[in-house]
Amino acid sequence: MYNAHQLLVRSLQMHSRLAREDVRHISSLPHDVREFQPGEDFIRQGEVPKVAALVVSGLVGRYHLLGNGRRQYVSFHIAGDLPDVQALFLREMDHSVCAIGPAIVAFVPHRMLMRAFTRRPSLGFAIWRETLIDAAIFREAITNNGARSTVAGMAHLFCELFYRAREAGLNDGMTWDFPVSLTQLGETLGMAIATVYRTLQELRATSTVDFREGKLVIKAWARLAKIGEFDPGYLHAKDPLDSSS
Amino acid sequence: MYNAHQLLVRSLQMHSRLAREDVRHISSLPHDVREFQPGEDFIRQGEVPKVAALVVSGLVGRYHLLGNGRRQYVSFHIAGDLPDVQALFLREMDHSVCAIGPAIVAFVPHRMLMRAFTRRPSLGFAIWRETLIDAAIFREAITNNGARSTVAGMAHLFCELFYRAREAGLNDGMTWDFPVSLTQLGETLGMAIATVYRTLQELRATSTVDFREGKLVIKAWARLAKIGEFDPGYLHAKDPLDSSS
DNA sequence: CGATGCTTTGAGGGATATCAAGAGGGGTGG
DNA sequence: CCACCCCTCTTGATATCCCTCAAAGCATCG
Repeated sequence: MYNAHQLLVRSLQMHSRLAREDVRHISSLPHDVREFQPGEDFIRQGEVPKVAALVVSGLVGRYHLLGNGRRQYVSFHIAGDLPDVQALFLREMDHSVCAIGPAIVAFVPHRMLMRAFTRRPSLGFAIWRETLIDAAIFREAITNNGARSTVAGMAHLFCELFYRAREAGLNDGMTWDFPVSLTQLGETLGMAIATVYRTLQELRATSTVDFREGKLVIKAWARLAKIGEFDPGYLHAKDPLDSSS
Repeated sequence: MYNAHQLLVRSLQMHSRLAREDVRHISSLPHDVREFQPGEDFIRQGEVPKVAALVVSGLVGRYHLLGNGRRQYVSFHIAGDLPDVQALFLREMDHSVCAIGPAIVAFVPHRMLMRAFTRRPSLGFAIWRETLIDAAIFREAITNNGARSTVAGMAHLFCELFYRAREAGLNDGMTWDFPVSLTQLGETLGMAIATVYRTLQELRATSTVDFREGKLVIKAWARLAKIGEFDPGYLHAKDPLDSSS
């Protein structure tokens, strides 16, 4: 699973049909691979990247930094994701990207991607679609932070991430490595840490899910999905997890 | 300003360079124009559109509908915006789109857009960029609902919309038509209506902005931007409003 | 002119932020 | 190898913000 090209192909095939020619172009993309420690930034708000990141393994997060030093995570990304492709077209980063757990990331020059898109429009469309799914994930996060209760919001986040990890084949049965701290969870869901903890307790009490020591364990998927009002449609993937299990 | 083609060209030129050939392709796009009353949906969650909407005039909003009937607006769109282009690549809508005030909307068949993209990749890139700016707007809304105070969140929303309207040349000096109800503002910012009203009063007290009867009046842009921590970088436009005014 | 929907305002209670402090674990340096 | 430190998790107490409920004022519209 450590071949960046294969990873990207598999990830795009989650939602898009790739022609053999597309795959060939992906396979010819040059890239550097680097490793990052938890908490380490690899792109900062305000920078103008010349390369696009592909998560090869581990977990990374995108976040806004506010005036008062407060942090708001806007999304998390797993192997196969492209957490900053938008910089291909937007130049200046409006947010930072950091490793959450230890992470391996491949960097592909923008020039090469653009060239591939021009030659293979269908490849560009696949990555465009990827960015559109990201946008759908953002929309869902708006709703999470605006309209859902703390319990539902947390349940929804757990569902989404578990589902995406499952899709990417990164789960160990019903458990998944999710190395965030409670503080980071709070910075994602807009809760104070004490509230995160109490909400977590409340969720544990439902026996649908457990999260501790960086491990997410799903115990009753269907009920958890119900609590979080999670409907995976917005992820636009082939369903890896039947809602009735 | 009622020519849909010109409108789209101008809107894309806000952030992208279009070749004469791109403009020609836009000008040849067939489209239907329809008018909608406030509150009227024109695309619903779950549908699979075959046409893409272009706002010609008025205001439209995208929103999630929750299980309990609650509504969460995720974004607003003005003349020149494409509030559902993502459906080109995502098939099923994960949200609905409705008119907020009276709105005129042009509909362009997906097929025609796709054909234009294949012939003119640069035109596709321009619209891709548009969707990426949308995503940046979503990210900002996550932060608004998660990390900012009620006052800052409302100020930020006002700044963003006023700024975008200004960009599009839709303002009358320092006032802009923004025909939302307080209820809808609440469904955008994740506040109860009483809180919306009190937050509004608080903002009025700063003499930086007023909003009543569907009109947004900016009285002190720089101070308002400061209250809302508004930095327009994420909109990726040529600056239509100097922050020192 | 009654009905409807939006705005305005008050009162009260509940949820969550804030503050505080202890427990546990892992790493570091003496 | 032990002691200390730091970081995260855990928990309690308190304060405050905001939601909910309620109702009146006002405009629009049939």
